Amino acid sequence: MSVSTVSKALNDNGRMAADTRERIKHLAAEIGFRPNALARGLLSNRSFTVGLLTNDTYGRFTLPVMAGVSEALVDHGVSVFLCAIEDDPALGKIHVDAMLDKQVDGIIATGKRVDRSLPVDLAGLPVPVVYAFTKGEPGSVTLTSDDGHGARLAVERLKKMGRKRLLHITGPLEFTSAVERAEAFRAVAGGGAPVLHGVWSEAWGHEAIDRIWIAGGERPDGIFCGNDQIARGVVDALRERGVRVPEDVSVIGFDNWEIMAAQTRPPLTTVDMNLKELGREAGLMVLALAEGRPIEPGLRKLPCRLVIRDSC
Amino acid sequence: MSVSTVSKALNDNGRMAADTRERIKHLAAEIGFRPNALARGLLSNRSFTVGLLTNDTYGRFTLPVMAGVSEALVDHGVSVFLCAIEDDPALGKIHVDAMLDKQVDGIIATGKRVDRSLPVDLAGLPVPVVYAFTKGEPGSVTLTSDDGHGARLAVERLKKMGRKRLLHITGPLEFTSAVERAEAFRAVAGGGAPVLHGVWSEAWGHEAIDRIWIAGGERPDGIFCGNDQIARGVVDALRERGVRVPEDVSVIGFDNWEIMAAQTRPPLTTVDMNLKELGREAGLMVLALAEGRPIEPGLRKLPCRLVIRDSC
DNA sequence: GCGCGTTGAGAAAAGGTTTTCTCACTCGCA
DNA sequence: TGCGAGTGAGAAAACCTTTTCTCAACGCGC
Repeated sequence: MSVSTVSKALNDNGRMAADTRERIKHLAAEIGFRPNALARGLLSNRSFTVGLLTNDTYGRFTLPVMAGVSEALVDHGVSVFLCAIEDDPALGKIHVDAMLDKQVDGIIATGKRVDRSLPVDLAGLPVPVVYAFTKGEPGSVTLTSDDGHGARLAVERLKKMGRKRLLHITGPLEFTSAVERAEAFRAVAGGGAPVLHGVWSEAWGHEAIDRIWIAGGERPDGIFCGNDQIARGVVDALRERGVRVPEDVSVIGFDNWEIMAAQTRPPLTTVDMNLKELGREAGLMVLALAEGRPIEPGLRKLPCRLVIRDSC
Repeated sequence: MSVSTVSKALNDNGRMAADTRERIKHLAAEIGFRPNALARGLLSNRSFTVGLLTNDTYGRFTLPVMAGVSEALVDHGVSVFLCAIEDDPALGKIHVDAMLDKQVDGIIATGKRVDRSLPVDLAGLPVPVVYAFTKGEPGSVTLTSDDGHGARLAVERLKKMGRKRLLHITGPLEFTSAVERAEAFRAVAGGGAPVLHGVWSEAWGHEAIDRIWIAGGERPDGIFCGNDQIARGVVDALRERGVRVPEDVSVIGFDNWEIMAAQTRPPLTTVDMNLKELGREAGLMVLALAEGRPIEPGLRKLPCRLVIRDSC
């Protein structure tokens, strides 16, 4: 029984008697034969491996993205190298070099904010690169969540609940996502609707509410928050002031960060960016590129989804 | 210039004229030559790759462990496959098979609780396995945090702050970590010190405080919580009742889950399980095993660390 | 001057798989 | 019976490195 015959049998390749093929397959299964992926990759120039590069070590963004990538690729026999590079260019280079040495079929770059690049240059690499939830090179394949869409979903929901005096409390102006969400908020809520920019923290949500209630002007009855942490601060501050959520004021957050949104009292209605889906798409795209199938370059924005809980 | 000469030059192997070696190295650097790790692995039977298996997709435990593993191994040129298998045995088998096909040098299993195994059998694999923060087979190499030690650190701190009436609010009795922490709590605080078991949530922390304050018996002045979520619920409930933290009551949490502990008002003093360090150790151990260096099997418990913030 | 020892470089094999090519055998048809 | 077509199986090359072995040349000492 020659090596080549076995190989052909197992891969349904070449001409051979059906029973020989069956016999070989049966025997192979019996002794638990597993082809060596290294040898296979050496020949085919495919390692069935992709690298996932992130600077969001502890973040809640990368994790769902990773899960999606892994889920999409496992069906194609592709495994994922995870490389957390913090914000260290040297570490980034080391990891990219290691991935190239290991002949990854492609690289997916992801991060913690969509308007910053990773601290490592991925242009001109000999393998395809897809950017997911991080800033890509011009002319690259990039996937992002559609922040404007998410914000519109939220504001439309507030209006549908009959809320008239809408307010947006969000993060710093340096963040593109804050700006895009705020623009969509104004577009739907009306140009005069107030927007408060601060930091992405619970404390800021608290402070914003304190400020408004102390100022004593017109008080909002519908608040759209830039993320779930701010929303939590808002909800807590309202409760402490005796304002009922959602009876007196409806609140909607952003991120659907489960552990935060579900533990808030009441649980938060919030916008989910579908990051897992984003990861899945990114995985399929890098796979397509690796297999030589063309992917139109450019920025793709994936729609968001409103998760209804009790705060609105 | 033959292939073998180049190989020897680049690996500082074999006999050759020093200037030839230098010239080759220089040239190689110039054209950016990088040896193919697949071919190298085929020959050496080392892929410089390890698999990290986890069922804690979204968890805060796996992430620091991963970071530690990756950090320890990158120095040795080893990359990490991350495989999130949820609790699906079929998915687990697929990922393990994929890792074996890719000739990983070893596997690290990790998870979300130390007293449950992954839904996949890793015994009898042809590669070394290290268990980190998950239950290992008998006779395996297993690393865990020392819950008892962490609890002692916390209680000793409470006592040092002059607290006399200590209380422990923690998770369900089915969790070994809850039991071990409770035992250590009783050992240091005194056998009669009360322990309340509930679930691992903010709501439970809240409820426990409500219950005690309503009951109207002796009230605690030092509370050690089983995790940071419970601690947060406790701190919030105390504040809502007008009890000052840390002036009237000191509170200590467990996990040092940054985003939760730091955002609590006041920020939580809490026990850190040093999971990153645990991951680093696991990485070095699996590497040692892969290289044939022996590692004494058995359960190793790594010490915890108290992170002082404002709540105590 | 010759031989031996040393030094430097290249040839060859090995690692496991896939693919193409070749060859032998069989069967059918003339 | 002989020839051609078709079928099945194996041989060989290729992928890229590393390592061991071989061989040639040179220098030094006797």
